[in-house]
Amino acid sequence: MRAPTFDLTLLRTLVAIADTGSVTAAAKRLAYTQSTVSMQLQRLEAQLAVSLHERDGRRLRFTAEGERLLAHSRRLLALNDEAWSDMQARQITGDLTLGIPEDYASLLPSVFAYFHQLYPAVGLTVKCATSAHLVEQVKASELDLALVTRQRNSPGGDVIRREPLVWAVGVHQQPSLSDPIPLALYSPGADVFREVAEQALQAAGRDWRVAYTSQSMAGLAPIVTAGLAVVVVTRSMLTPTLRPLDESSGLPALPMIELALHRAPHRPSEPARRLGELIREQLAAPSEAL
Amino acid sequence: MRAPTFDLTLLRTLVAIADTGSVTAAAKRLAYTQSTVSMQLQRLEAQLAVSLHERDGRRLRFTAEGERLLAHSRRLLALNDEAWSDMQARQITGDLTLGIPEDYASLLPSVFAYFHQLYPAVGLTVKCATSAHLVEQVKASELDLALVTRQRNSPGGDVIRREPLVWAVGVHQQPSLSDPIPLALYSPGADVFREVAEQALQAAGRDWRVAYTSQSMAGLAPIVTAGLAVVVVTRSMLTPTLRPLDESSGLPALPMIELALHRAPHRPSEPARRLGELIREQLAAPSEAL
DNA sequence: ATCAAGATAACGATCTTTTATGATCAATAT
DNA sequence: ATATTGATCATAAAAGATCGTTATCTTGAT
Repeated sequence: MRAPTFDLTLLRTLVAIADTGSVTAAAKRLAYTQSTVSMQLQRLEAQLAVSLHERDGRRLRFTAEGERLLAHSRRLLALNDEAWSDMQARQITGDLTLGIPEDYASLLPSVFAYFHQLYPAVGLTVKCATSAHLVEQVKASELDLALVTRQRNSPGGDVIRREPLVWAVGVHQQPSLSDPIPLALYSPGADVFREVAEQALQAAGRDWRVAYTSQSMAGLAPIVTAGLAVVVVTRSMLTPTLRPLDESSGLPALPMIELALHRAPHRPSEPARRLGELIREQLAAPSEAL
Repeated sequence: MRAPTFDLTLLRTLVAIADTGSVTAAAKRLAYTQSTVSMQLQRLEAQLAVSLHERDGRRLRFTAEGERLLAHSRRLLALNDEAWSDMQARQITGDLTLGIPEDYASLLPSVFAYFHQLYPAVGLTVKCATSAHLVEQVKASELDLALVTRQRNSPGGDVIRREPLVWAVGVHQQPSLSDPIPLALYSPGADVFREVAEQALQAAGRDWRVAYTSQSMAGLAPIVTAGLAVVVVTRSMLTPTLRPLDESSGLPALPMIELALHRAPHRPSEPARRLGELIREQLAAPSEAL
């Protein structure tokens, strides 16, 4: 009992007919002639020796068999499209450099893994620097893409996600929050965090002092963990060793920051385009990090 | 970015090439010409703009892309075949009568459910009678199929499954197993069970008496549950209220019985063929009933 | 050198799409 | 109600593309 094979083209028009509700509309959508679609439907019915549709008046209705075939068709076409785009993706080759501030690195490993699975032939390089630095490098085409916290003075780029900033301290610490507030600052977003924090404190009439500074979060970690100062991070950067402080701490609320994706000025290479798409998709939903 | 559709025919030959390891062998298997298969492979490569195979010497090897497409192909074809046979199955209509001994009914509900899912347009009637009776009815074409315990005196039919017979008593009872053994008998297999039991006892030099008889297990259940007698059932017929007795009970071992499927003498209708197949498939594996 | 397998070319048949036309049905006007 | 209009769908005929076959050529292994 050898099973004949479906013509996926015909199944695609079947789905189009179902989606649009009419033969002519389906024809338009598929860039076929009306008569072609009409005959394709007939062909399908002839091959299966089943009537898939019937019309009462002008309305087209699918029979039970039609509905069933429709379901099969959707599954088959989904698998087909997936297979096809996988085969295409594997053909995409090239090299690609992405810039990110060091502390966003923790956000992206799963994206990188997925990207490599989809496009195994693409060589991906990641460079870390401050946001301001990265923006300049992208403009100079030294990077294909850069994912940065949006700079006030360097607009452009697509906003991928907005994220709340939070005050945080070591998880077991109860820092003294009397003025002046001891701040631990680092410069991931080229001091965007710092700017924002100082503005918020000033607006609230609070006093502060910069207790510690470092180029990276890693350098600051011991100080913060020890409870010697509070730090400003995005919510998705919170680690198990960091405890966020809510408004009951008395510290002023902080604004949202924007993650922006910058692209090199020239037309993006195919790999760059794909990674950009992927980052947008994957990062669009606000992460529910602890 | 609209994804083109695969030609499942080409994928089928790709699989055939992979299975057979050569173009000519695949051609033979698919009833194509060698050149056709050769060109189909080329067509596939042209459509994807990928080379799927390479040969070193005479040996044909798939590239990484080829292997990948092969995997996709198998999935797609499996789905295709499933969809196709489902569409065909739904077209099968008719009526169909199956005979079974009453006590096998418990074995088949899942088969009936599955059958109805596969062939919703088939009307299935089930008739219960003793095995001997059923065999005659099938021969007289009053039934399409009969699933019976094989009769010594009426051979024929396909053996679907062998199953052990066991002695059983009420689950909480400790019956007196001194001679004469009190037997509770019913006649599901037209007394095959009785015959077998008495032969086994006689061969073991034991004495017995027929304490209770009934036409059905249901009639016997209270007596057995009460511990007034032992009964002989197949292992798959054991219910939670029945406790099997092993050899430590002192009762002689019982032979296997055979479940046989009889078909009406005329050429079976399509529904009958299908149900027969399904019963064979589903009942082939010995059930691990409690 | 010979044999078997794969590739290629040319031809033919089949299948598919299109253009053109006719039929059917709903809606609006008379 | 009846007729007219507009639109959708079905069908016929013809052009066109595709696919499979036969026949031939190339290539690699024994």
